[in-house]
Amino acid sequence: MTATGAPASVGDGRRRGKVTVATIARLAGVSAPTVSRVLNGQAGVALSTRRRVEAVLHEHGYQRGDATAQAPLIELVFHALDSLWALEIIQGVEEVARDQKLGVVLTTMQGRLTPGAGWTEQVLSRRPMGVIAVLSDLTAHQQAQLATGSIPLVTLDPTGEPLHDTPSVGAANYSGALVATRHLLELGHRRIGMLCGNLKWPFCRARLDGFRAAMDQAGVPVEADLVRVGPLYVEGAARETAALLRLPEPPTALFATNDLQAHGVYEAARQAGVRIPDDLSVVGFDDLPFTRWAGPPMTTVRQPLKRMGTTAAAMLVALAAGQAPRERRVELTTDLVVRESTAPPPTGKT
Amino acid sequence: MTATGAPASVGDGRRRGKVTVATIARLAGVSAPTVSRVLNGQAGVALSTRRRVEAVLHEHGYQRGDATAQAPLIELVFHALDSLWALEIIQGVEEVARDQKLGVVLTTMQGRLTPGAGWTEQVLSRRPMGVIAVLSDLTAHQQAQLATGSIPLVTLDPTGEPLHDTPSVGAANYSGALVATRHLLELGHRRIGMLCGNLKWPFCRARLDGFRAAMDQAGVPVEADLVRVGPLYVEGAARETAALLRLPEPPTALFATNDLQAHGVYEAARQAGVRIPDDLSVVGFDDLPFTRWAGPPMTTVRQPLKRMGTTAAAMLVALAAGQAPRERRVELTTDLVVRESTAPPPTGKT
DNA sequence: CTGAAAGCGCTTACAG
DNA sequence: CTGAAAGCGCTTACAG
Repeated sequence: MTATGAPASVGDGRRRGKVTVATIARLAGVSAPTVSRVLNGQAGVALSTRRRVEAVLHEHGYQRGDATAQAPLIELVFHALDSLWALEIIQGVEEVARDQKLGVVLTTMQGRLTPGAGWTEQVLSRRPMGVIAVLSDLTAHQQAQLATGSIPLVTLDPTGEPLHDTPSVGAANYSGALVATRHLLELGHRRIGMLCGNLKWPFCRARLDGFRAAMDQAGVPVEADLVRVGPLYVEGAARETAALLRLPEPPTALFATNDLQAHGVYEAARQAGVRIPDDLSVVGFDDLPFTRWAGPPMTTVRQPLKRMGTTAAAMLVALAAGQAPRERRVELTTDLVVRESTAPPPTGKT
Repeated sequence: MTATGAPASVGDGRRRGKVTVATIARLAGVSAPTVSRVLNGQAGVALSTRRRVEAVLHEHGYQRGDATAQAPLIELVFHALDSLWALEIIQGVEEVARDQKLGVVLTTMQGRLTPGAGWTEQVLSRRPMGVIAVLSDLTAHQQAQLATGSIPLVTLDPTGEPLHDTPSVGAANYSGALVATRHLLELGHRRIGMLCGNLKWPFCRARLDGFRAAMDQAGVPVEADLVRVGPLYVEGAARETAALLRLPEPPTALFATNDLQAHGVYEAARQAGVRIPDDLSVVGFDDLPFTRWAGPPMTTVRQPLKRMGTTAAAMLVALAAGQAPRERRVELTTDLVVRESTAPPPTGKT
């Protein structure tokens, strides 16, 4: 025991002398075999006893046996693994892991927003140093289970409420969208449309809000018809764009929530014989590598994805070392990268 | 002990009764503490003793203590993590891992061909079910260390010699290249160039050989000037293409070793004012998602990347269960996907 | 449902 | 460099 009188919190406990089954048994007023049963989820323990033991276990951050320290592992959970977007984040996490001699266990949730049933059990049995959840959130129960195992959690672009005190990392989505929209306004565009993602996701919502703010500041009304919500992929965005281009008064510029959607805009424009940027300006978001090689090279908002990965991993390492996070929410800056997909609107169309 | 008289091989041993430190000690004619010292790499064991103990350890596929079984983990090692190519393979591995309730530990080697120093130690201490090495190879020593730990290895697109008996998975590179080249020949092209990757890598070599075979069969000479070797990325390929287009007699078609290189061709063509496919036909290899959205959509050879991942993982699971692999080398078929980047050569240029 | 006792697998500390 | 002995942390099998 140290001299600090601070209340037990996730991440400490592990720092003190070795906590064994015997310790827990003594503190909970039961025998070692009973603690063992609780740990292994075996039947034959009264519910009240089980609860008491679990409480003590949690409070002291018990870690299994000879492997007193956790395994040198970071759990990295992705909503889906379907874009270069994910790859850059992984690279960032890998970089920190390499430095710290940690392994990275990668899990995909196949598009679900929350890890499946067996997941928490697997993670608990691996005893990782911590968990990073990308574009996903754990249920309250899952969070509690991690906390019981003293396993810290960091989210990256969380999808749920800015919930609890879970530390999170993201990019300056609002100001990125604001700058992108201003760029279009400065070129002279007025009929500007936006392709949105799921507005329940904070980062999608922030990008729409940034768009709206720029339009409002410029005194240009946002036309409801020109704002469409759809998945963050190429195909859906192409369909929405095709519909927008068939409007009696089509937009002269589109801002997409990510580069994949912006590619859908390219695709629809090509099929409709609409030239970019002559007839239609397009701005994406992310700055994935292929945007540079698109025809024409895409104007987009750069998100420091790799750095978001290193930042999340570094936060996790700090939490695991028992440090309180400096801030609960870190937002890295975004930059507008102007290439060749944006130009003044066609004359007579402003 | 079972009744089978088969010689011990990687992957068995683990199936029989529990092999403990005591067992090993008895068989090696030493005490348990000595075995323990060897296992933990501690000094103070005579070299000859150490060797003897290691031999017995290896022969019986010793697995640590209470965790008699290995950890439910697949180690997935990548040469680099810089393309959607990697992502699809990861997805395949993840799929099998999910089914088998295994975790996937991902490691990148930052472009090196062989994992760094600490890597084997980390892997050994994690006791994974097996290792998949993608576009990379382990040193002989690393392979021996894995074998000592009874950890099977599968390679995917191996970069070294078709070496040892290490089971490997790949695609039908040779016939894919053959079909792609034939497609260009059938369109009427004669001045066909090829962008190669590092020819020490079997898959790059096979693609060049397939190209050559198709040209030979058609009785069309391969012009040395039109075959260029470079990295498998966009930028270098763009430079090579720019040089090719400046030739007095530029090629009318180019076959690239992968889609990233083919994108480099697009880029160079765009900057030189050369139209695809009117002035120049292009064929890629891989069929990554973005090829569909390129301007124009790219003709390319589809590689079943995800299925390569599932195949490698399934082989590993079988090996870990003590089964001998059905075949040492599995090649999945490739298909030519004809889109809009190929057309007959410009008239007067055949 | 619970614990005292025995047991297991490994490691540590000591003696030679 | 090596082993007999003690010890550690956990689990199993039994008794109540």
